[in-house]
Amino acid sequence: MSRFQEIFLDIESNILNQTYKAGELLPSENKLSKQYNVSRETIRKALTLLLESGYIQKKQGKGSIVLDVKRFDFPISGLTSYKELEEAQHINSETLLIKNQVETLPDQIASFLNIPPSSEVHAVIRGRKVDGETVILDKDYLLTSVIQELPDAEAQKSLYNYIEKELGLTIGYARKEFIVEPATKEDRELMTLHGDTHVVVTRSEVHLEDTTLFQYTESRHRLDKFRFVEFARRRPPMDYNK
Amino acid sequence: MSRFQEIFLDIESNILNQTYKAGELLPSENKLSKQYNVSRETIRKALTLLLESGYIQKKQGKGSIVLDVKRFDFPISGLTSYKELEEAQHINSETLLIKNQVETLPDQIASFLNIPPSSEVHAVIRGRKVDGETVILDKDYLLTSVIQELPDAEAQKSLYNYIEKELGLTIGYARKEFIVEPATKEDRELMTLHGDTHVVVTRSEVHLEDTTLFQYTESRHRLDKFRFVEFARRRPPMDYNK
DNA sequence: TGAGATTTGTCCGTATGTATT
DNA sequence: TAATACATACGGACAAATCTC
Repeated sequence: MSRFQEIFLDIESNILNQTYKAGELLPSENKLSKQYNVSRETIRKALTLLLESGYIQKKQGKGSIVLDVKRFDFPISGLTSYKELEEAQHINSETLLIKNQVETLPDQIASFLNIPPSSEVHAVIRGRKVDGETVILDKDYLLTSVIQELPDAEAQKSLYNYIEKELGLTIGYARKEFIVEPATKEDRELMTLHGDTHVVVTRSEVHLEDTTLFQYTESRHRLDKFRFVEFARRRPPMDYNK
Repeated sequence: MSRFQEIFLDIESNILNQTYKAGELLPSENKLSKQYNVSRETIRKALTLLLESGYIQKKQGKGSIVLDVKRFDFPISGLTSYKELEEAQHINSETLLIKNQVETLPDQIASFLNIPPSSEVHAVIRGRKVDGETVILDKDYLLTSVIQELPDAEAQKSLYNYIEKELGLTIGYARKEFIVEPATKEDRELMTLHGDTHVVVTRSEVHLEDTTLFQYTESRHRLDKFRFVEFARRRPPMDYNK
């Protein structure tokens, strides 16, 4: 791991364990560079990561203020897998593997993704059961051209773990969309909906680091079990007239 | 504006107008640094902004690949105001100013924000009307200690415009939460709900650049009018055991 | 009010390492 | 193997904002 990432993790843990308390200033960049025995530029890269993660706010002429990160739960954004979330939030849940077979990608999704129709995919459907009720339905399509084999045992555990640890592929980025849709017949059959008329649907296309598309995911949440938290920084409004 | 921001905007517009096409490589960092007559570090800062905005993907040893940004609508994330969104997406809508008066902040919200109870705020309620139906209800509380005056005419237009342009304050960051809640009596009275039982609620606390909290916002959307798009990069899973 | 010290923002040039082709 | 391209790191310089005395 690079030096600035190590320093980021070190300062992060010092914020989380309150060595640096909310509202206080971090040591100045010059002090930190002496303390860690690196150049100021290296410190600044570490601080940039802290800034983007919502841990600090920087102010020219003043310093880096530690924000109050404790009051919020762990952020859910940033391409984190369900398995990781489960561990982070100490949720006790059970995964039901409902389907895992090779099919051709439905035309509708192929055209949405802008790839050739009848591409071959692993179609995986899993239910997430909390307190005896199925509250989330995950539907995944993984291109067989990228992922050759997908054993049931791995699908039952964590797709991301299998892809990154077992296959050695690196996930790069995703585009996600959140909308609310009427519940389908399949939703009512596979989930515990208590008569809800709608579900929250998140759709995402996931790419590897080299930009190849390899996965399309649809995650369907019961209304009362959905929550999304975001940290956002203000950017100057874009000029759309150009 | 700083040089790397100018270069970011320039390359951004070249991607949007397809001078640099999706799937192609940008000129190398060395070439760009000669082209713009700046050091490579300055180019790298501009490319970092492009990376974070989802315009490019960088690959060591290869180059910077232009991503296909056209297929998605404009991203809605990143603290953009309704007024700006409206312009960006060419939506024709009307704003109804339903309330704008000075009150004490409700205890419930004060404790959520972790600030003294009975703080004085401007309480603003606005409806967003599209095609004759009120589909969004915005409830804003702005601390009078930061915002002294709030004329009706400004509340009718854009709060952010008034705060940034008129008052010269700089908005820094916000924490946002998205959940689905049962519609309240007020929702049914003020919005056109067609019998919907739920609404999407986004709650956010907005801070100035110097970290002072100044606004709490609750935006209530009719289910079929809510859509949120995010660009996410993979980060290594955090180690929560430390 | 003002001058000086401190701190972050920006930019430059150089060097070395790593990945790709 | 060699050339190319990005990743990381160092140190220096000056500007701009803030704080203190």
